[in-house]
Amino acid sequence: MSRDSTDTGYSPTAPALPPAQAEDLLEWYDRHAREMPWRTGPRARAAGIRPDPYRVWLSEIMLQQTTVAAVRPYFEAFTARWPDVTALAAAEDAEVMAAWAGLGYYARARNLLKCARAVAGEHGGVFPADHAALLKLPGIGPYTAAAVAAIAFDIPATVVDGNVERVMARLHDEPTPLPAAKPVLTRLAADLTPETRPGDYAQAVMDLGATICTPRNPACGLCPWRPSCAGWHAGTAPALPAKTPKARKPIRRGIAYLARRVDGAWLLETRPEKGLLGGMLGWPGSDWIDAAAGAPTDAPPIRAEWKTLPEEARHTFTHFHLRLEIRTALVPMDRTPERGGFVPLEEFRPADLPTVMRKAFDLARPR
DNA sequence: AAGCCGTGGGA
DNA sequence: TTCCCAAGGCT
Repeated sequence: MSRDSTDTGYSPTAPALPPAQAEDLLEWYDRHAREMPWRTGPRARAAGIRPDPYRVWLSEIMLQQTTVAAVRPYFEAFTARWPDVTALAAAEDAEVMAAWAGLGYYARARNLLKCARAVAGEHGGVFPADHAALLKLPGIGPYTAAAVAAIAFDIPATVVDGNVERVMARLHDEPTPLPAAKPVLTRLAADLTPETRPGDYAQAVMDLGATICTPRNPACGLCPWRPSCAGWHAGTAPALPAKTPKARKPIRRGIAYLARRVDGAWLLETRPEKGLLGGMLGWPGSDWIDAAAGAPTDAPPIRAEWKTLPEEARHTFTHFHLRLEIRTALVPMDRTPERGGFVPLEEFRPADLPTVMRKAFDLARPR
């Protein structure tokens, strides 16, 4: 037993011999591992090919709360433009934020740069092959430290993400709702982690959760762990894990001002580093206030004849729905904005904007 | 230590 | 339409 395993998932006293369950899963993984751009498959790994820690780290940051399909093109673009951690560390902040635009959770991009610069400056451009050292780096928490340690360095660390929580809850028929059940599920996962092939095992558990032990309609008939699954025997598996209900999202309203100068330049501003869409480019606008609290305050960034579009932009964030009124204006060359700055037409790429700002642009763009 | 922080796809 | 969900971390 890994009696002294911690919440970080690192399990220094895992069993010397993998339990039969781990072997069953690895055997399944050898036949069903999915191809991904950042992955060294079980055959290559068995042939001694090691994954590149930079690519493992980059993919794991991108995959936080984000689907494989959404990550794929961003991963390709980042690795083509910045092939190693030293190159990324040397990039401009605005370049990286623009390249991340559309992927969401923009604090990840800010921490990505901080982490790359820490690795370049304090670790000689080499990711530390050490769970505790990884955990200290910006943007690397318990899950990512364990994932990089296991996948990149074959350290027997236990990864616990949403997939693993679901698999463990079903395997052990654990009725406690999340997030309260997290410590219990972490311990159960640590107790299964083998000493051999920890990198393949980590990916195998997550693949199992992503392809077989899915949130809805799990394919129990194809599952290598079905014989030992308490949730399957009890018939409770599809309903697990239990979760405490979430509050409904409130509606907020705001106004965005899209000013186009007669030479085609657009008036934009860089948002503050902290908070919603921190560090990203956006349209100047009002605060976004709860719809029940009244109407947003008119706050045009430049003197102009503003026209309100008939259609508002709608967007849903993690914790609220936004309805954004769009106002547009065409302004002469000699007028100075009170907020933001004009970006010349040839330098402006809508793809550099976070999605809500791009939606506003799509409604306002000249046709 | 709960609340904050995006997005797109599927049911 | 609405809600849920995804390879979480930070404060």
